[in-house]
Amino acid sequence: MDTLEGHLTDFNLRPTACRIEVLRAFEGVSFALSQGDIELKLQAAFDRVTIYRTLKSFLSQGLIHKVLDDQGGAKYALCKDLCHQGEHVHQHDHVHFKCNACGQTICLEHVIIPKIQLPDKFLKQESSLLIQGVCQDCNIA
Amino acid sequence: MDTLEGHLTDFNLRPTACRIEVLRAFEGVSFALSQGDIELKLQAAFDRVTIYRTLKSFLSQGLIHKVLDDQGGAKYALCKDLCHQGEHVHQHDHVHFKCNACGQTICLEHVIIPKIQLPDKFLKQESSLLIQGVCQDCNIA
DNA sequence: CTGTGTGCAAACACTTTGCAGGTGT
DNA sequence: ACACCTGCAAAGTGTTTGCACACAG
Repeated sequence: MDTLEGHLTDFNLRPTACRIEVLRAFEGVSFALSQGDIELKLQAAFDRVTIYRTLKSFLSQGLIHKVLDDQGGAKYALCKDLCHQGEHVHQHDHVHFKCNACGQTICLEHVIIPKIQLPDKFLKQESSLLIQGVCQDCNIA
Repeated sequence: MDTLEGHLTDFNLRPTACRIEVLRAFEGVSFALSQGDIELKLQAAFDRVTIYRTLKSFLSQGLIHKVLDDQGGAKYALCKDLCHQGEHVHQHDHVHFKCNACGQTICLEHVIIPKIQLPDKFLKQESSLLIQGVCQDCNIA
């Protein structure tokens, strides 16, 4: 299914009005959204709390993943197919890029974090890399 | 100078009681501390606010740097000599490691982030890599 | 009908700001 | 003396919890 409702039911989420709206907010957006960003994008007004809870449901069902920006603020982005590849249900070892000009944080789905040589006896489980700089849209010098 | 007071004056910070105590809290600790951690480690009790302001002064003078853990929480760690190398006054492109067992976040001073090939027109300015897993102390299987 | 979602109020954790008084140089 | 530091109170931001009602299956 490629309707919003279908997308929700695919992830075992009841297609409620709020969820459809929140999912729509992510549509066609290439960067990560905070709860506040989402609240502003919604057509109908939904309670802050409901949005938080919606995001939490989306997270636990693997529909979105969380991204922390350089200030530790939480943002969320849709999971692409890449997230569901491999043995693990989920892998988010991809890179996020925060533009210092426009402030947006985007997922660089195809950039993977190279293997890092850790000191002895350190065991890696997950990793996240945030690169800050200027994004393609702002870098029009 | 290698006294705490001397260390402070070296960084143009007046050696007040609170600052000496906070600096002492970082001594001999290999992992990053949050404001709360520091508050607990202090001998004398100082106001929360004063500790925050102390950390802010330390940050602006380059005595410590900020580390964000996997939840976006702020922690702080002493800058080592490595931080002051190179053309920039400060570089923190080193890796931080958060242990999922003991919860501590440590700076891997000597592990450097490999060059990442970014998509066209993306310009990198800074980056931070957080690796989660099990640290050497907890990995005693 | 039953479990889940929603709104509202309130609580919570963390951090910052304003102001009056105290301290280092 | 003067600038800077500190404590207290208060406010600010982002997020979570409790509870009563509403809704989907």
